[in-house]
Amino acid sequence: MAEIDPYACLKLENQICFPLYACSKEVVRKYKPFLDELDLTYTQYITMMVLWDKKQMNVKEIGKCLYLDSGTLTPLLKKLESKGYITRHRSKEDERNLLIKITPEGEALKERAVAVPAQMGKCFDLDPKEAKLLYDLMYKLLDTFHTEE
Amino acid sequence: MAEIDPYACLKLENQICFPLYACSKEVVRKYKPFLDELDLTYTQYITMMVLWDKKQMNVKEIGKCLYLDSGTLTPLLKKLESKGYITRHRSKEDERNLLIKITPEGEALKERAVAVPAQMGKCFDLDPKEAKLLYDLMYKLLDTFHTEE
DNA sequence: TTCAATCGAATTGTACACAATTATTTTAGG
DNA sequence: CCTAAAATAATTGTGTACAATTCGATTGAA
Repeated sequence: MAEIDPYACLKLENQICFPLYACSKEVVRKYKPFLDELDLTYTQYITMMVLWDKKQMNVKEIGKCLYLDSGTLTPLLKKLESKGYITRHRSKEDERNLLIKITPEGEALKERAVAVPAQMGKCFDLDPKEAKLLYDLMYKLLDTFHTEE
Repeated sequence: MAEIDPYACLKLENQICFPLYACSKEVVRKYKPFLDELDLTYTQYITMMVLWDKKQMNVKEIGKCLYLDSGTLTPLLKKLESKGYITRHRSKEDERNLLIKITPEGEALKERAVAVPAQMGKCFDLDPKEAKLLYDLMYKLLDTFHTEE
């Protein structure tokens, strides 16, 4: 009969979070060659994604969509501004709000960006059922974390 | 009949990678209060995990386990050394290898660390079947990424 | 009305994460 | 034996992440 290891839970192969953490990093690495063509990092890419959808938002709203805070977004948005893809202006109605607006150049980038999801899809060896499963599991966890406090 | 949006693939809610990225970050954030008690960051914690298992490794081997390179590990290992949990010495047989050894203090930390997985488990609203599913999906993806090139 | 509480963004400080480069050591081919 | 190639860490530079703090603007209760 096998001895029970009281520290088995501390082995990397028994962890559920570690493969999640590692997988996330590897996925972002996979994006790199495709995003390099657009001169975007992964975080800049998903930021553009919310702006392609909404056209105008403040920093707080973007942060809520992406689970990021102003400490991450402020320098990132300045970068996107310097590339000419967005503008940053204070709201007239409430000076606390910094309005982020997409520019025509930012809109144009969308044309080239549509290629990325297709290219990434080829790197994923998941059938539609598995992909849906993964998607639902991730959002279930995100919801749990969000509603807990 | 609904119009087909050629840019639908660029919407955040149609992305499979984004919830993975967001979930990974949120999980690491969940660890923080528990790891703060051990004065460890998440990356330091998983590094200790491989050393609790193997006692002695070089930087390359640790990096292979954790999917990290020396640019990340070198400063992190110096930090763990300064905390007294590991030692860093060049191998006598091959001076290129930096041998990382766990100290008695590092071993002792294991006693307090066993509490962490149990505490984290309570934050996860997944039944065993879902957890297994997630685990297998993550390793399937990691394997794909690894064997592709 | 007024001022304390709140809010949104920016800043600061610490810690990854990784590509690219460098330095040192070892190995192997001629 | 000697030198070119390979291997291993460390370093450098850029870009996140996030907690904590600060700052200015706004709001709401006395």
